[in-house]
Amino acid sequence: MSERDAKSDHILDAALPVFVRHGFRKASMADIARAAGISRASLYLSFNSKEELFRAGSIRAHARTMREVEAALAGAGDVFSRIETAVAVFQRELIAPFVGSPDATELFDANMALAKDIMLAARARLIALLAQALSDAETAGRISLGSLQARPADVAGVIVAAIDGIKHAEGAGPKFAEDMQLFMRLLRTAIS
Amino acid sequence: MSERDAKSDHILDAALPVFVRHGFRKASMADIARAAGISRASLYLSFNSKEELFRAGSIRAHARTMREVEAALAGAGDVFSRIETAVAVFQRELIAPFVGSPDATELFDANMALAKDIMLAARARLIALLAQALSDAETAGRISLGSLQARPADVAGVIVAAIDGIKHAEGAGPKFAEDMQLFMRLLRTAIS
DNA sequence: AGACAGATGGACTAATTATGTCTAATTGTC
DNA sequence: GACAATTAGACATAATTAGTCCATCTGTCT
Repeated sequence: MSERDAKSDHILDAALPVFVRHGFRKASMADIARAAGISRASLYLSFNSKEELFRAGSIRAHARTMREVEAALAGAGDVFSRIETAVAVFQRELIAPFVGSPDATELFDANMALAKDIMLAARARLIALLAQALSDAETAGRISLGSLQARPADVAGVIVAAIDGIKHAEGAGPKFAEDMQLFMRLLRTAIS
Repeated sequence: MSERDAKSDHILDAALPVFVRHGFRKASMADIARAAGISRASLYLSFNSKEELFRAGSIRAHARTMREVEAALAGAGDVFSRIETAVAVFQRELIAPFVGSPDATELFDANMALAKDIMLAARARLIALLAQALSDAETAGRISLGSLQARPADVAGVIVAAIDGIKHAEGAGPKFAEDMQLFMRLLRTAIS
């Protein structure tokens, strides 16, 4: 990793909690510089604008989360528990921060405006990873999608859609995990 | 309670978390109005300025906390555990919110500038309440301050000073409770 | 119905704050 | 000393905010 990237990463690591805490608008460049322990002028040496910094932060957050998702899917347990863990990671890192307070909502809007492509790419990637996990499990004979008349990608799409739906219904409350577990039991029962 | 007071209380209950979360400066009147579910114009029907609203909020927070402190001191257990609970309440409600983030520090500064008298009065009240509890316990023969050559008010003053000292040393971390408990054991051993 | 009081959205000004740029000075490194 | 990175600070401009005002609306009381 170059010196420049290390510096940028350090800034983004400091900036992300500030954005999550205050939203995009209320997180000033001065706040972020203070959190990173550098001057405001230095911030502009690494990023040309607040929007560019935010976008880089979104990219970093998504990349880090997707690495964790991959690790979860490569971990131990049957395909259902691995998917459950992966989905929980995705929700905790990339959905929960945008639910609850007015600032969180504002942050979500900012992300839609400035980094929609990043979010959509990560979502597509998640579907692809889940589909691959399901496909592998089917090849290994551990699950059967025949009775559903669905391809792995279709099932993966439904899982991700369910995350959105449950989030929309339950917000960030504790019922999210509950509902998600119910959904996973449903899935397990259907295709085991 | 008058209609006017009920409205004001409702606003303050909504405003306090906003101040705690964002500090004084970053908590806008629009944020507070939104949190209270009223219009910004209505906010100015109850409070003439942001500073007046903040001061009223500080008064309310201190009053509520002192009621809890009194309840703790009137509760069950020996004088040490009651004092320990009372001190914990005071710390959780009136000290912890001002420690940690930069916003919390800014909030503390605002409170010093706009409601220093409220804070000092509450602190004096806490000392008086602790002194009364110690005095009652001594009258009942449960503790003895003779070996310390100190009056109840002196001991109460040291306890409150210890809160400040430990807070200053440990911030808002989990070590605060630990250190406070150690201090209480020390007190218990000395005057039981 | 009509009078009345409180609430609201919107417009408005003045003051404050934020963004982004620039420069001169400072620091640490080769 | 040369060099690159960092910094504080000043700066212009854009965006927010506090506080005020008003026309309008809503619910209540008579």
